[in-house]
Amino acid sequence: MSIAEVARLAGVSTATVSRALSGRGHVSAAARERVVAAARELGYVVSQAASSLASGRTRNVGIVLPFLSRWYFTAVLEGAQQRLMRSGYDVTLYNLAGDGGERRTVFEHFLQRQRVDAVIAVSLELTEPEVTSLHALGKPLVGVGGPIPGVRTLAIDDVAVATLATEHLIGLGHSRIGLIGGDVESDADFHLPTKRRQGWEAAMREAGLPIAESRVANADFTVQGGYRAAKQLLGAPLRDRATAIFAASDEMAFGAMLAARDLGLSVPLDVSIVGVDDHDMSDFFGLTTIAQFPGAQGALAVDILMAQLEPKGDDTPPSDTPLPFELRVRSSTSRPRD
Amino acid sequence: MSIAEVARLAGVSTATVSRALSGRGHVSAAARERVVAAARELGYVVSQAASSLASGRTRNVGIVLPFLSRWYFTAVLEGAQQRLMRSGYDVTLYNLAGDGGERRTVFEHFLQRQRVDAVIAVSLELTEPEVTSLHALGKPLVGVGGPIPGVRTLAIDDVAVATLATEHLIGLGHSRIGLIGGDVESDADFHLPTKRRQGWEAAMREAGLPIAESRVANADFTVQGGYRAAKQLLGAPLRDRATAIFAASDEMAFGAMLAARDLGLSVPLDVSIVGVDDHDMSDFFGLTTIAQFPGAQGALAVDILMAQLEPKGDDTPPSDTPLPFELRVRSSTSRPRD
DNA sequence: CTGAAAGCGCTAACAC
DNA sequence: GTGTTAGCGCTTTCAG
Repeated sequence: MSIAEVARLAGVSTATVSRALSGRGHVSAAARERVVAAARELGYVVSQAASSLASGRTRNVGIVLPFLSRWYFTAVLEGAQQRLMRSGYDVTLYNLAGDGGERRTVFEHFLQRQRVDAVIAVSLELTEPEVTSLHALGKPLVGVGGPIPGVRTLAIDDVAVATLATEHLIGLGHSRIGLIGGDVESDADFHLPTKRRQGWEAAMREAGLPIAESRVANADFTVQGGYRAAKQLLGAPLRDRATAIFAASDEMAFGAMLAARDLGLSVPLDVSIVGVDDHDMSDFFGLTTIAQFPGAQGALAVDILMAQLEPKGDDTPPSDTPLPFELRVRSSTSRPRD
Repeated sequence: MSIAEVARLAGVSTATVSRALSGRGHVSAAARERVVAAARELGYVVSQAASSLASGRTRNVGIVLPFLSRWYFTAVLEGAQQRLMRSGYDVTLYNLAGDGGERRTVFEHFLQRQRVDAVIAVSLELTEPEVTSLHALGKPLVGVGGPIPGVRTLAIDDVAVATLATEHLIGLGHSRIGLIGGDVESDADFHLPTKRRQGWEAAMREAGLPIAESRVANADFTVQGGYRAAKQLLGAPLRDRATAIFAASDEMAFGAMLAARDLGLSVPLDVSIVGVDDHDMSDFFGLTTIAQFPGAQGALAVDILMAQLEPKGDDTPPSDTPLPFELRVRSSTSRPRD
């Protein structure tokens, strides 16, 4: 069942069928109807390959991400995927997780195959050659959650987020505020550890509070990592121990809450804890956090691409407003005990 | 840079280039070398669209799954994706999460576009029309983790898994063993709630232990759900209260552990808990569980497809052995207190 | 083992 | 608004 059969059944030319089905070019309402009816009757669906070869458009976008095991990534992916599907686009997943060979292959081969109209890069700190090869594609490219040189990127203001979280704690009366940040390895990929630390420092400085290296412990954005880091922090002598902790992600904050409990400390009475993300489970844990909206970020990335891929006259281009984030106060934070 | 330019530079015909680069058909070593060199020099990469149109092969497989928010799904996806990438295949992700319109669209449109050579369906209980439409594709199809009528499916023996978990508890001396199973909604999609319940019942019956409806609470496979269900179970009067709980997934088991703690009960002294999966975080929580290996399951699904897509003479077809699972005893189970 | 050439199924000028 | 037609860039007979 090729386009020719549909054309025959509908009594029009293949060109008209193509136009009617793709929505490009003008077709009379009558013709369109006959074509659509014929197509349905025959169960006709365009061959992507033929269409792509002829038009240069694939109706497929690539999403590249470092791995799938963090909530943030899958949330972005899910948001982007749903939006793309609604526009009739497929998504090809390029997961960089693995030994590293994957990463080279993706950039050198997979993305070059002209199988995508655009790419979304999630939380990737790309190397120089990687950026080059992406640009060489000549395809629209947008980053989410991580800065890519020379590329439009959607990301919350990580410094401001961290500042807000810290100020929340300061506002409650805390002055010994610890930080569970990201370790160097994570920094290579996301860059946000540094920024979130800066935000914490800024808030502390602003409030005239000391920035003690002993109140900083870094981890890898996992629950386990957060647990270990928190134990470290909370093991300090009482006079010196943090009464509050800002964790750079909710997953690490969960770990910190568990660590506190295991030490017999009450959250929030003995130690207040704030995270970042508003993870699926944060409400369950009663975790105070700074919500960002990864699903919406993914969807927005798609909107931006779509505006370039399928320009519509009256479509206002997605505005360039900073991405929203929002303090959500729950039961993991309170005034310090004293 | 089309194949013609490579041919010119290498001093051969386009046919030879095609053969040399795709590995199909015979080419002299010398010619192959010149072609490869020329291709690299020009930075040539085949156009997928043209190749697909001409050959009917897309080097792309579709992975359909119900959503991304459960660990099991992303683990299968990650395993499958890595294996596919190694074979030079792309993966197109069809995520059914959403209001349900998604689901119809995926089966009626996306999968019909001839963009995939095969599909992997993860934990999907497909409807009759869905199965039909999948078969109509005429493409290899394998299921992972969920039964699809008339389709090769990779899944552990869920009954046996549940029996093993329950027997572990019985072996430790427990007799009042509760079950956190899956609710009806989950059953529609995964079907495994029923089986895991059957396994629990079988072990209980075998040991001559009573199967009390009051010891069963169902949930939705989330941590929150497990928490709620466990509170229900553990709220029973002491003489009647379960001394052990089998949860049908690790995520629910985590919830149960947290619930026990919140009730002031010690795990494992007051209540032992076993899960299923060996989730990323199970080791961290000290959760005794039945490990399955979703990454390996995804990879195996790919092997099966590959055997059909690219038959190699001496390649032994992936054997049809039952999938492995394995009891991992950690610190969430022990003899009952008495 | 290699080359010539006929498509694969669609889209996009270009005429009408 | 609609039809004609020339490709899109590759693979694959079929000869040689």
